[in-house]
Amino acid sequence: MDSTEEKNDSTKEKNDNYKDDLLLRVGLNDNKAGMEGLDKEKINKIIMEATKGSRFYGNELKKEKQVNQRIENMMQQKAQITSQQLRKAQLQVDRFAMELEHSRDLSNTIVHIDMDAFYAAVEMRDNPELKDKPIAVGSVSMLSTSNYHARRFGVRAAMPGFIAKRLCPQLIIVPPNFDKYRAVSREVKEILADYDPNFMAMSLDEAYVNITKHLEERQNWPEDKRKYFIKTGNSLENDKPGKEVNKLREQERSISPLLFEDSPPDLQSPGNPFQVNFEELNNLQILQNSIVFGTSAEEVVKEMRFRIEQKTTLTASAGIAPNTMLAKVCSDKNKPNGQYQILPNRQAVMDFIKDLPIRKVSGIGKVTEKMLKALGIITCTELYQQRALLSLLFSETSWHYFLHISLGLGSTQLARTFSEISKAEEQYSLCQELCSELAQDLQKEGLKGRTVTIKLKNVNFEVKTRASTVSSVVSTAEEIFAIAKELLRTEIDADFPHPLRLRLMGVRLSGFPNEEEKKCQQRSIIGFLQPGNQALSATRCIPEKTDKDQFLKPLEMSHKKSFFDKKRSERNWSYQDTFKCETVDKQSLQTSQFFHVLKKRMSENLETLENSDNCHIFTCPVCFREQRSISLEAFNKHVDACLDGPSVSGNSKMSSRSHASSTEVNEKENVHDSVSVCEKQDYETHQKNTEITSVDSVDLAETTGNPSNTEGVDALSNKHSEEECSSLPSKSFNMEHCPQNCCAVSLENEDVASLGRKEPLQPYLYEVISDQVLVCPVCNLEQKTSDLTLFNVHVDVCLNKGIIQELRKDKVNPVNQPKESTTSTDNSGKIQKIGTKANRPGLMTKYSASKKTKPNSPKHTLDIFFK
DNA sequence: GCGGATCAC
DNA sequence: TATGGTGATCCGC
Repeated sequence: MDSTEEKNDSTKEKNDNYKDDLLLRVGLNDNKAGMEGLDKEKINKIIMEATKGSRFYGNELKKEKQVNQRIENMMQQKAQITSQQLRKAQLQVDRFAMELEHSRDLSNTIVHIDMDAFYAAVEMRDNPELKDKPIAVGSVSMLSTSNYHARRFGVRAAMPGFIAKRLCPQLIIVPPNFDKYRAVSREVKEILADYDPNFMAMSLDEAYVNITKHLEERQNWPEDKRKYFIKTGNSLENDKPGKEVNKLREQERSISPLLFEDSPPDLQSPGNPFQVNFEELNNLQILQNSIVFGTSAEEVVKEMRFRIEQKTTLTASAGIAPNTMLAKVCSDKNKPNGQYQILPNRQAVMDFIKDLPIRKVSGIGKVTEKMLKALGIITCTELYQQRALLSLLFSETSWHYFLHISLGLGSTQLARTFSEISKAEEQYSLCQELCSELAQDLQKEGLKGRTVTIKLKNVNFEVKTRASTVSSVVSTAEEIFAIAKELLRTEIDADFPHPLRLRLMGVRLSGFPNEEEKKCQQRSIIGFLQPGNQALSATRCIPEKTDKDQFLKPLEMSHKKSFFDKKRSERNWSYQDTFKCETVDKQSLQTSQFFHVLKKRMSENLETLENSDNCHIFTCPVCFREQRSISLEAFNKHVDACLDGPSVSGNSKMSSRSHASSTEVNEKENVHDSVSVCEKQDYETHQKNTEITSVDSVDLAETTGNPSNTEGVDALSNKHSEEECSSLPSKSFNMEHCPQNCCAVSLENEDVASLGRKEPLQPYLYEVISDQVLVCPVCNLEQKTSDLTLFNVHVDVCLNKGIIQELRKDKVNPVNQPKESTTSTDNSGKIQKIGTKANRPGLMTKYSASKKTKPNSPKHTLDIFFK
């Protein structure tokens, strides 16, 4: 609702001290206080007087201190970052940025519709006495929204009513009437559904509409289909409380066709292209009673807004853009009662983004704004310029998110909704369908789990999740459904005799047992040897192409790893899961107990393996030789020997080769293959939203082989091939066909020198990367050559020399501040990824699967959601 | 796993 | 006098 607009307004200014923060928080706006209201100083004063000394104030101060502490930590970490680290990060981030750029999708037309001051507008509409008076909807303790009149006095959403009253004694506070708002909202949604049956309602007054398809069809529509009759003038005034407002009165008025003609888009904004207030229209000399809208996106949205106003007598603002993130920002641009479009070309997007304050972006809140401001970042341009630094200071989720924003990227698809399902039979049936889909995906990923969760969202958008854990793993549709059915039945019974009125259902499986993990852990444990599985990591984000704006699994990477290794792994193993190693490493590497932990970890794994009936063949994670039918003790000894032996130091070579293998394999396709489940959205009957962001048992990402033992790798690879991947072309790596996703180890004799040999990064966006200085991440020496191939060779050679020592020495995690006498990481300098998927439409789609990052707990869930 | 922090409405 | 309620995610513990 309009609280968003108010909040955005309220934070246009950046203030460091609490007082200003508070004033901003409660919604003061420097330029809204006009002659009729109060000036800014007065408003501030009143708010402070009402606030100071209160418990609330004390708590605000406390919270502010915490944030300041976080910022301080962050600045300390920043101070420790070396220029070399920054350069490395730059390369890494830029490569990722390039990939994002390649995946940019401008083919969708997303509209964000936002009703103006919704609750207040409804109240005013239904009670003309309130018109021209300052009103707010809410209570003495909290206001939901206020009308524009009241805003001139500094009265805003999320402000306590008693303070608002002090600001504006004549303020009328209307208690909310949600039933009424819901009814109006439904009317609006009915209109939106005409343009996109799968539109995504974010709340009663906000929705995203993907009009891409509608636009296509519309091109061939005759005028008749784009013609609307105009309701009589003065309807706003004529509508009395309780009066039916939706009757279309056929009075003979018309609109100047010029106002609505298709116009060159670049003629639109930044002014309001649609400043047509229908009240004003009524004053025009209108000769006809109908209006024909054009076929452009702009016209479609004008039509939508026209229809909304005709039907509800309420105005809406809208943003039109190639993705949700941008559309949302756009809808704020010409509010109230306006619209704004970003044309679907890169330049237009970049121009728009250029000076955009990051705070305008959904998902960047007060705290993030403040933290970034401490780094000198206020606009999106600055966000982009500091990308390397951000990647070192923030979690991968966060900096990926930032990068998306600074590139003007966001979701291009909306989560799907289905129309209400109230019949129990249909609900069971849908549930069963979901279970089948889930089972297929599980099979594809080779997963079984013990916890089945259903998620239900009713027509009022209330969400419930109910879970049940069983003693043994399940994976088939029947098994899952048996459990899910009971959960659903409980919910249906609970509401009896009323039906469950659902608009979303989801089924999730989690609690993947250790066998799955261990299998892979066994093979991947050597990944610990890889420089830098710990600490900082980079999430692999599947760029939005079809529906996948969701982050896929984090791919652990380290700033300590060779840039090229990182790149290789990033590119090749985007879909692999190495975090299992990672969490442990955070501790282990920091205490330099590398091998100790490695061994410990292995024995833990092996203990589990011991309990597993089907695991009698051990593959040494160091030499990669299979150890058949030996006792655990013997195997441990073997591993110890391997670890203590000289072979370890060479593992990186294999690493290079391993990474090499699929670098040249069309990685995008691989990624898409692996997430193909995410694309199953087109269902005739129920639109579904299937998302999988995690793949369990995928640990080989950083697996390295013993360089002196290539056949070890080959052996494993072959074994793998035979067992699981026989159908795969030798050089292609298709996750979909490899349940364990460990086929990645099957390496071909790819030319190592061709690794990472992509073109040097192109100058990008606002910043030109001039003369790259290639610094070997291992020896830290600058390499004269600018030839990436030669440089790679150097790095590989370097790695072969003393990777372990380097690994320790070079291990720097700017983010993690060592805590005194503890091995845990201190992430106070990080920020978590902020906002929810639902709330950050710019980047995420809804209900992507979650993944935990604890080594010994279920790490993945596999979700299937229909929305 | 849970709770705190953050964000959005 | 007095500063919401809920849902969602990330992250550290």
